[in-house]
Amino acid sequence: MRFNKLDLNLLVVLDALLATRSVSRAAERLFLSQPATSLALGRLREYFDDELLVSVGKTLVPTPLAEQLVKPVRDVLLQIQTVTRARPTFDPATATRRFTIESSDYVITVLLAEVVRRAARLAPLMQFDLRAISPQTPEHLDSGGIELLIAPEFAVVAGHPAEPLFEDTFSCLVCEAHVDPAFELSSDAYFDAAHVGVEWGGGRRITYDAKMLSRSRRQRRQDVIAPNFTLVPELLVGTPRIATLPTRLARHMAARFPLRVVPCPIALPRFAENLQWHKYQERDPAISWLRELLRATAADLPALEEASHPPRRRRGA
DNA sequence: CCTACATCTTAACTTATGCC
DNA sequence: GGCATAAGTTAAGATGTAGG
Repeated sequence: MRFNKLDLNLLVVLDALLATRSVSRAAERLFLSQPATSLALGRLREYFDDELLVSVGKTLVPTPLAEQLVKPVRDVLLQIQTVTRARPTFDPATATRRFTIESSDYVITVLLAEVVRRAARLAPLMQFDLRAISPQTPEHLDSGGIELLIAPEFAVVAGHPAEPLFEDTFSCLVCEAHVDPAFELSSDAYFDAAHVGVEWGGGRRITYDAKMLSRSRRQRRQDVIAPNFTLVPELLVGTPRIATLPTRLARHMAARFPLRVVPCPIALPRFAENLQWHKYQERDPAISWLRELLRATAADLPALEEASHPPRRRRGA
């Protein structure tokens, strides 16, 4: 089949070649033999009248034209996928799709665990691949490698639709054994204490709350950095350390470990976790259904206000 | 400088498909 | 049915790198 004299199958090969920068690995990905892929590259070279990939030592390096083609080719294939995969009717009860969602483990804990529980009832054959946000997350979304991304404002990927999913505030979490029942955290005590930080976004050495705290001039001493939120309780229990965490997560942990949630003595902004999807998958009924499930689950999250600011002991009230 | 290894290219042959 | 063409496979050759 030809489209303007181009065999469209060659675009699939080109996409794999540009992604892998290797004939052998592209062949593997395409379930073709390596020679067949090499021949396809030959035909692509003839069509574009360009070497596309040139051998530099052991690797293949894309020419400037090939560099220019990477994104448009990927986009075109994604659009084709959307058109061909879309079904006018989407039936969750029989749908067998697998969705890949990237988010922090905080979002998995407070939201996605419940989303997956609900999905198991509504769409028993649906599968979920939950992954951690990483420095490659923008490429993952761009290339269609993931269906959804849930991220705070500063990690939202430009060029794709996004909407706020739920809000949260920051609270502090301390070991119950190290505080008396009337304990209130003062600002001075906060800055004097040792803190547990959470490295956020895979190797970026940025702690989540530090992003929010950056406007404060005072420095905290983070004597432990955890690789994810889930490990924070292990690093708090039995120590005088403090962790500054999203309130919903802090409450979740306080319900499972001997930990207490206390109001944060410094003003940290309220923040939102945002839902993102690929611009070409806007109309994919399965993804629309999943987005709706996420919205509904987020809407059912317990209200923040009442418990986040525990009733102040007002005299005479 | 040679060898081992990985990877790309080429040649020869096979298989599938479309057309008369 | 028979041919032409396209596209795949296997096998062998060519090329480049790393390491002794």
